[in-house]
Formats: sequence, structure tokens, C-alpha cells
Amino acid sequence: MTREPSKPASFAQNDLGTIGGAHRLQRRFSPGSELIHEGQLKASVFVLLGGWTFSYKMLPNGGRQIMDFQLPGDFLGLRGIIFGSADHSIEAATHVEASQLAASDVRDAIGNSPRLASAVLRAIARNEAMVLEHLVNVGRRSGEERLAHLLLELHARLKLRGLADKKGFDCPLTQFHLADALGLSAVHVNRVLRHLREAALVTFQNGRVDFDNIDSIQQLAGFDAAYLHQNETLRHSGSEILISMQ
Amino acid sequence: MTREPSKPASFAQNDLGTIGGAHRLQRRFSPGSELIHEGQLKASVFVLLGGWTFSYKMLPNGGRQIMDFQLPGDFLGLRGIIFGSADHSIEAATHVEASQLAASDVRDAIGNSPRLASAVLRAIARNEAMVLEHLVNVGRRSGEERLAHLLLELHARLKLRGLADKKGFDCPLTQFHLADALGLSAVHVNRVLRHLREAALVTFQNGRVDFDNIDSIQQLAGFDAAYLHQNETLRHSGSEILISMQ
DNA sequence: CGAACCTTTGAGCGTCCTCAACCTGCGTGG
DNA sequence: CCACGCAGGTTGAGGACGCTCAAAGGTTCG
Repeated sequence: MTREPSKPASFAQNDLGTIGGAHRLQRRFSPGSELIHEGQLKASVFVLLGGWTFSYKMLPNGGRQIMDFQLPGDFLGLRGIIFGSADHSIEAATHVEASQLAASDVRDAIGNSPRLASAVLRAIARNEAMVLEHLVNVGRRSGEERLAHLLLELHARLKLRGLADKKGFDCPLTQFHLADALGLSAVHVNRVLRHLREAALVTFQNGRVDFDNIDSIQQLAGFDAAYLHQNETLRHSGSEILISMQ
Repeated sequence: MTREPSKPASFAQNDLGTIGGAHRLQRRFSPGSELIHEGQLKASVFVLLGGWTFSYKMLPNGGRQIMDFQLPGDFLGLRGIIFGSADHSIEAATHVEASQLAASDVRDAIGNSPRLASAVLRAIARNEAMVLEHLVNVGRRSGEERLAHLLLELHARLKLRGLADKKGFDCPLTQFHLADALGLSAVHVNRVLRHLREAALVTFQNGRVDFDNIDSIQQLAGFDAAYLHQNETLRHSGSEILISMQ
């Protein structure tokens, strides 16, 4: 199955619907602050303009499971507008700039535009596909494989947005973030990172991830970017929500 | 937060749309046979009428991660109609009776009925919420907690359909199924089951799960049925798809 | 009645965890 | 400007949880 190289610059864009501009709000968050809190009733929808966030759940024993990282351009909190309350928290990992949309406005826009509704449906389905792959990752792969898989996923997603080059990408995550996403301890993540570095596969140092040998690491991790469904993306531009397809 | 006891018998039902009856097909599957194969292009949608199935992904090294179990009344393969191909396989765990709907028919029905589209959206979102909880389970809970959590989830879902009583339920799964759902080995599942039995918490023997002390096991597992969003259910009746809300 | 599948138990081992110490870089305040 | 505190990274030691391999008993079904 040969795959064409992605050409992020040559999108054919079809607008799918507009969101009433009245209640849009540009907001900033500093690292560690919460955009959405688990259980929050009238949670908003955000569009990440800059910075990274992550969604997570806390456990009674103090453990934290990070479910996903959100990168610039990503929507977050979409599922919250369906259930009326958030079933997870979202926290800023870096300084974050985000556009906030009132849940009711988004709901109305979806109701008025079948094409927008369809786009949201696909966005949620794509999201679930990612979470599924994370489940496979955590459930059935070794520490090395998990870590490699996560870094490869981030790389693939960032590359599509022009935020990564062939070699690697800037990564603001701490080893604690990686640990809580992978179901490992931070100490063990550190050791696995060292191991991957010594094996000349990936290097994660000083906020920068560099792949020494991306082919062999993809094989090690069993990584196939197909589950990301990157050929289409729900995006945000001005007062509109766009869907872009290659 | 007190929760009303569920009353499965007193649904108020609103029909949401009809599926063209032409291409519906009643089918039977025997244990171990596949309803949907990963990568399959024109995968159908099924409604489980009787029996259990499970969705899973295989890994290059031979490992298997079960993502979810489907119980009578559940829809399966909904995400396949969005992407056009299945990103996971679905296998019958027991003898299964299912109603098969052509993907194109379902797509058309969704396109023609915004309310049906909304119901499907909610069904997919609910599905994702379940998978998310499975991710938390596998990523951050001990073997005992995972197993207890899974059994409690199955119990809660079956109870809503009248397929379980207060004490427990009939469970056709093998210890291999449990292991592959929980990211454990079958041998270890066996030991954990013994441990739970000796601690007088749950007993799983001869295809029957019985909770000895459901309160303390819920606390052990950190189980809260809220994520199942059981107050509404997408259901199938005759030639219609119904959404039921309490 | 045999075969296949599932469960159960033992033994030994490896991955990953916890606890703990120490180092670095960085921002803040005296 | 330096002192300090703090967050994050690194490394060691010891132990727990869960794995693999192996063998034996039970069930089910053709």
C-alpha cells in the first residue's frame, strides 16, 4: 500500500458552515491552567491557535491518565457539547492561545448546517480512532514501543501543520506528561528515552525530538499513520469552520 | 449525587428515522467467526439481536487488544460508515444473531433525517466515552481494579437490557477475552480472579459472574457508571432505529 | 470417546515501580 | 547580584506485579 507524500500546502477547501461570531472570544492560558474541568456543566468549545494542551482523567488514588494531546489547529471539547458536560479535564501544557466558542452557538450552527454536522461527526470519529490506537498502545505494547509510537504520532500530526520537519519537532512535554499518557512512571520513561537514544533511534533532549532512523523506529513501534485520517481536517478560519480535504 | 434506580421498562420512545427495509438481512454467526474484518472496505452496520461480540485490533507481534464488547441491542460498525473502511475487526464471542444493514442505506437514512444523524452522533460519542474509560482502566489501574471495573461495566450495561439481576450475570467470555481486553495475560487473569474470589468480592465460574459485595468492589475499581450515559440508548426495532430516553 | 478448548497451578524471570538522592536550569525575591 | 526555591531530569537499589513456559485437570462438543 503506497502512500503519497502529504502536501499540506495544496488543500482544496470547502466551507461547511459558519459559527455566529457574537460569542467568540480570544483567550490565553498559562501552563498548568485548565481550559475545561471534568464535570463542568456548560463547557465551551475551543480552537487551539497556539500552544499544546492535553485531555486527561484523574483517578481516586491520585493517578492521572492523559488521553490525548491537542496541537495548534485542533478543536477541543467537541464531545462536551453533545453530553452537556465534560467527562474529562483539559489543561494547558504550554502558553496557549485559543478561540472560545459558546457551546450553544456551536450546537445551533450544527443544527442549521447538515454539512457542518457531518464534519463534526467525522471529527469526533477521527478522535475516537486516535483514542483507540492509544488504547492498543497502552494495552499491548512494551515501554519502548509505546514511547516510540507516541512520538511518531505527534510528529505525523505536527508535520501536517507545518510544525515539524523531516528530522523531528520541538516538543514542550515533560517526561511526566509522557508517563501519564503511556501508563508508565516518569522514572521509567527517562530510562526508556535513554535506551532509545543509545540505540540511535530517537533523541528527546532540550525540548526537541529528533528521529535518527525514522524507518526502523516506525517498524519498532508498529506505527501506521492511517488511523489519523489526516486526509481531511476540521479547521477554523475567521468566523468559519472549514473542512479541508487533500 | 444520588442516582435514581434505572427503570428499563418505562422508556418513552421517540422514533428518529427509518432505514430502508430493502437491504436488511438477518444473519447468524458462530463463535469465532468475523462480522467485520479490519481494513474491509464496504463494511456493513449490524444490530446485535442476540449473543456477544467484541471489537479488536491485532498487532504485528501477534498480540490482540480488545477494545470493547458488544451486547444484545448494541449497534456495531457505525464508525465504519463514516470512514468507508473498518479500522478494527469484530468477532463473535458466542452464537450471534444480528440484523445487517447496508452501509449505504444507513448513510442515506442519516442524510435524510437530522434527528437520526443526531442520534448516531450521540451513539458514537457515547462509544468514545466508553473507550476512553477503557484507556484509563488499562493505563492506570492494577490488575484487580481493571478486572473488577470491566465486570462492573458489563453488569451495568446488561442490567439496563434486563439481561442481568442485582447479584450478577451470565458471562460467556473466556479468560483469554478478559486478558486481551485488559492488557494482561490469561494466566494472570486467572490468578486475579482467584484473588477476587478469595476476597469475597466477585466470583466468575462456569460462565456466571456473581458479585458478593458490589459496593466495596465498586469502590475498589473506582467505578462510576456515569460514563456509560445509559439514560439514552440508540435501539433497533423492526424497520426503524429508535432512540430511547428515560 | 477423543479432541479441542479452557482453566488452574507452579516455577522462574523480566519489566516496570517506588523510594531516594543528586544535578541542572531558571525565575523570584532579598 | 547572589541566594534560594522549584520544577524537571538522571541515576541507583530493591522489590512487586505481571509475564512466559510448562504441565495437568476439567468441560464441551462433534
